[in-house]
Amino acid sequence: MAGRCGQAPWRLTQAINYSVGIDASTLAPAMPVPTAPANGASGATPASDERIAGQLPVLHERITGWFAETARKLPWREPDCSPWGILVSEVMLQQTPVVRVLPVWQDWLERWPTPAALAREPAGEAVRHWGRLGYPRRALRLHAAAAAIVSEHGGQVPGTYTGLLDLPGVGSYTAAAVAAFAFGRREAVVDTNIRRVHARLMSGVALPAPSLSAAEMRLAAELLPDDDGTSVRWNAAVMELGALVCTARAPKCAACPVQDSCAWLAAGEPPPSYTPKGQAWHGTDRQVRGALMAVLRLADSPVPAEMFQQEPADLGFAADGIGVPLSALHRLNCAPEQLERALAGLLDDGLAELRQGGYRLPS
DNA sequence: AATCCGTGGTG
DNA sequence: TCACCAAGGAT
Repeated sequence: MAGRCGQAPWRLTQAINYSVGIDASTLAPAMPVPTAPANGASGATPASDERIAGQLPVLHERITGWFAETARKLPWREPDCSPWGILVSEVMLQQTPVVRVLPVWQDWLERWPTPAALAREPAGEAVRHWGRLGYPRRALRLHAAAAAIVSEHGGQVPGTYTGLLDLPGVGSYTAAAVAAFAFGRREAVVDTNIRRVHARLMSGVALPAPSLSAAEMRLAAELLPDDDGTSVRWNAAVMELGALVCTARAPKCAACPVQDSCAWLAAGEPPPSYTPKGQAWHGTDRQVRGALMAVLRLADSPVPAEMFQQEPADLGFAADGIGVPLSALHRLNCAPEQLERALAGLLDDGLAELRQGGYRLPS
């Protein structure tokens, strides 16, 4: 029964119940603080270094111990959560905070408890029930992934990294995360939280480089505990540490279980060596797409193109339930060609297919 | 490699 | 207020 693994030793709940007694008296003596790299720009310090290898067991114990005491209770971490539930959570969590995912995940899993259940629905229903999670193409890809799971894997979520990687919307992070968290595999899971923890703790820099490097993947692989079960808990624990303590903006170093080993703290918290590029929004096509999506999600009948261009009050049917998003769209006052471009983009991405006949092309 | 793709909370 | 930011992926 691949879907149920309540007694599986890798499950994170086991880690939470597993008390390691993290009080100071049981810890190894304070580790020597690693020398911060002279050059703060580099990515990964070679972890094959004796100095780092020697303190790995202590890092493992402290961070997994902290996790056992502190981890948030999340439904996709429950021992009876299916691989499908974990896959859905991982896709929803891409670039999206936990608190916003929770209610949508609950709705999805109740509505579509298996890949087959989702696959037999029109793709538009997946997008509609995506709600306002953002990046709605993820819903489309999750629907396509469900179809692939049914047609190519007998309805069971594949349990290997490469099998997962072949699914639409599943990249290197999600494939590793599902292989680890749903199937107990030893994988180097590298997300933005883990990258930031590694950057500070091991490399002594404030932030990881803008794009994931091969050196970072090597470092993550070398930090990974040898034991399967421990490696799964380590991945989850480092991610949680990055989410709750070693945060991007205002890190809570006083609450960090490895503060005395942190290369960045030892170096005096040097500032980032670059300034992150913000994501443009106001006045962009993305903003128009978002406004269009809001209209389409709420419409339960075809939406003529004129509706997008006309004052909702002039249409005479603002009471049909989409008056508010139509007003929001109109308030953007975007150029007609930008509106056309956004519409065309939605069509290219298959995102207008909210429901059969739910959207009509501009003619 | 650099860009694009949504949304809402927050320092 | 406003830019940054969040369990990335695809091209």
